[in-house]
Amino acid sequence: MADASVTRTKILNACRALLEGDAGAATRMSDVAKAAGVSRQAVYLHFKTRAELLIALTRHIDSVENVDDRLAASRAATGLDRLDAFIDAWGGYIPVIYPVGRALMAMAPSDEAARLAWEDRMTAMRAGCEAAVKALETANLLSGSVDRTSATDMLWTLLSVRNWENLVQACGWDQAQYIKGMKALSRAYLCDKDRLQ
Amino acid sequence: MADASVTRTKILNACRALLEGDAGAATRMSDVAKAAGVSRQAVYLHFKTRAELLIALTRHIDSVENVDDRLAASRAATGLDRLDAFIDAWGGYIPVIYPVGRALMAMAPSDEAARLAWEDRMTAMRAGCEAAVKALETANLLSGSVDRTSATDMLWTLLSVRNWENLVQACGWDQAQYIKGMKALSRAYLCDKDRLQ
DNA sequence: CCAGCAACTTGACACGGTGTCAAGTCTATT
DNA sequence: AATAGACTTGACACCGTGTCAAGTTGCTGG
Repeated sequence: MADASVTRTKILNACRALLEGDAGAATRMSDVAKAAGVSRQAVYLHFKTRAELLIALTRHIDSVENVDDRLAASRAATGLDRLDAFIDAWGGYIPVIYPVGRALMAMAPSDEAARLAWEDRMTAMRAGCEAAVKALETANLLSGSVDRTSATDMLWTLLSVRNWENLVQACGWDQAQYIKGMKALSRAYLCDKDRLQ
Repeated sequence: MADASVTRTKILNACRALLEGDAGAATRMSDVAKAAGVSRQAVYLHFKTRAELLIALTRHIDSVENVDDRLAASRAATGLDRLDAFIDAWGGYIPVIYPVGRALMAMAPSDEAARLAWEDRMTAMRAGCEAAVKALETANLLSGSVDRTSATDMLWTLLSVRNWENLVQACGWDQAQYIKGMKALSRAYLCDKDRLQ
């Protein structure tokens, strides 16, 4: 089996499984190698550093899970529907990337590459927030007491992975509760009550 | 100078200063020792582990900054005032513990002691959220669409250090903006609009 | 058929940070 | 002058990441 891409995929899948398992973010390179059935050095042959492996894994998950398709739905909607659709799409995606995200976030304070990679993803997600805010504004639903930028900042913060983690992991909410709660929360903050419905 | 408590305090102050400085959460035991003008082993004489040093520092900061006094004010208020007072007190405290908190949060995934210590603090803070929610309930201001537990979960999440970090550090909000935004946000989610004022 | 290349293995090692240990120094107190 | 407590010095073990050099295996093209 001299097929590099097969080995690469085995490593990525093994890594993903471990991150979703008990070891979680503490998963080491040697654990990944063992689980993938290759030597530790083989892992380094494919990924120069641990950060690079995790970053490659986020991309791998994106393509396996069809992220683009998920988010496309929200782009079609307008007004309040757009906010809801975006929360459905992004909120449903969080549990999928969470295991890798957690590992990346954990190493971010000490690893520049990891920090930048995660920051990039979050910046991309922010664009979705901004678009949702704009849709509300266009529909004349945005509350008069917030400007577009701070509305985006706030929505971006509310929909952060850490808040999902807090509600779902720490408080024990289920996914449906989380989605419902976030929709109610965002709406309560962003929308002008008098103009709703 | 054979006074152990003086050295202990020097170490704590040096550690605090470093955590607030450029190195931030990456501050090492040897950095602390150097800054305190003491050998690395002297630090270990006073604090068995890095986690223990950071935990001791949180208590030290609490006593220096009179945390109890700060939070006492909020306990006197009722109804909506109580929510505002709590947000003022806790929100004003976040920037103070943030540097140590960040270091503790950074090591939490790999250090059980650090994780538990931080979790404890957050649990204590949750009690304040619960009391604020109860005060709203008593004043008949709590929205009918949330039960007391999920209201507490949500408020606790909204007022998390990570959200402060996101808004103030990442988005560049100033402290006053943060406090104002959190008050508006909590109120919008928790309170029944029709019964306000 | 075999030369050569690419993928992978094996085992050793450097580095950085935490935490430990043992022996020594300094100083205030009795 | 002896003792005890606080601190220093320097060495070392451990762990995980990342590197290096020398092998092995297996496919492929001349």
